Amino acid sequence: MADNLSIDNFIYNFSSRCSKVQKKNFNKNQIITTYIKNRNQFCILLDGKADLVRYDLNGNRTIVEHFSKNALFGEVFYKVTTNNELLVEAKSNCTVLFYTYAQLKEPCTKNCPFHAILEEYLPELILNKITELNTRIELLTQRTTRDKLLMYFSLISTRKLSKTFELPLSLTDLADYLNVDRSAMMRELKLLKEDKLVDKIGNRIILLYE
Amino acid sequence: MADNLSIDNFIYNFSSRCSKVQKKNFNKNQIITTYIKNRNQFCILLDGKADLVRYDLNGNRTIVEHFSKNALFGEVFYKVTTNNELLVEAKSNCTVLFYTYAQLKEPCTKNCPFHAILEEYLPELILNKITELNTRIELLTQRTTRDKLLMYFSLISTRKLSKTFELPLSLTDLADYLNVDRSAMMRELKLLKEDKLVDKIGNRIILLYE
DNA sequence: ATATTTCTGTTGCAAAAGTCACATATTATG
DNA sequence: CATAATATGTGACTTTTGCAACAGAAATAT
Repeated sequence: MADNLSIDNFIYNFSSRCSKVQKKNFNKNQIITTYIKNRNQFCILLDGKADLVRYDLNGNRTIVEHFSKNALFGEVFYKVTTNNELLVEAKSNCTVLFYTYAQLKEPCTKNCPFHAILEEYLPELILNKITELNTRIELLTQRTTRDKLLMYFSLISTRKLSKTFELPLSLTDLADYLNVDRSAMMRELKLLKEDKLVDKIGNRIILLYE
Repeated sequence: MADNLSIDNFIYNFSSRCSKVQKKNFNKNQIITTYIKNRNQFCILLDGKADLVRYDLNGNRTIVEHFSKNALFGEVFYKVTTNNELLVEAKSNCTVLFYTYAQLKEPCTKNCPFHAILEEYLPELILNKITELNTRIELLTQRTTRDKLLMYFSLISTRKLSKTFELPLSLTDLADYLNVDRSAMMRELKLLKEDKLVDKIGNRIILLYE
């Protein structure tokens, strides 16, 4: 999604040429950051996959957002209330750029090439983010588990240009992403198979309709 | 939400000074726009209240987003698929600015004061929008109808700085906004009353906890 | 290579949510 | 002001979803 060909690796390549920037690497499963009230972090995922995850008081886990290359995240985009714990977890090895919103807006040195690149590409990245959030909302506003699954499959299928694909998430994560109980989701998957709408071999999905 | 004091009426006042802009007025309940694939409309709600609404094949209505003063909307922010019909409906008399994304980025005339104002305030408006979308996702990812209601009430309560408030939506609209069945929501409201967590007199809500 | 942890798949049961149908209240409209 | 249209409120019933518990498969760590 966020890895857009026109932006390509510009951001990655130029990021080292800004003095103010903090660049860090993370291993799979490490916590990249937790959202903190009144801080105003602005992060760019230069490489890898990561999830914004919320744990509620009942122990339910929700995958709030999924980030891939060039995704933007941080408290700048989020109204943090104290009730919920929000973590960004690396799903693969990740490289992340840390800014504050202030640092981003102020020109850092007179001719920072990275700030120039950012100024050019940021609007595109931000529009991508908004589009993804709207897609996420559309997914979450599907009324039934079945509809959520079918819409999710359709999104992946469109992205992969194929009616057959490996799920990019584990089934456990998928349930947390669709905001449904895992075993209820498994049951619905079985019903989808029985109704010959979807075939499923392990984590490989085959869409049978149309 | 989007009506931010620092931005105030600048956008409204300066909008008449751009030659490229299209400004239109709408009456309550009129349709402001429908989202169309491959068009790339970019709109600013200068005044009034409006909803982005989706109707699905089963006749379910979902209020996808709620817009108030200075909110941004249009296909620029949305991946439109043909499956769903997306309408922006005026909930009160509205004034709306219509742009395309191209018009917005190209400087219109040499010294258009409106483009200057936009360039200054757009980042703030866009961050507002993202924050609102994230709040919306947090609301939709509440697991139960009760949790959705309590979170929604808490949001309004914080915004109004009061534990007592009139709902800014009809109960019918609230159900469509929370993505739950209206009668099921009414039942849950009654249970919240019985549990003495919330009191409710018509569309006036009184939070009883804390 | 073996142990340990995590993930997948499945079930019976309980709880929550949706459906339908209708009465009443409230708000628009001619 | 009368009437129509829309919104609120409620109850009986059905369906969907969540919960808890467990077994086997797969992945990870030792």
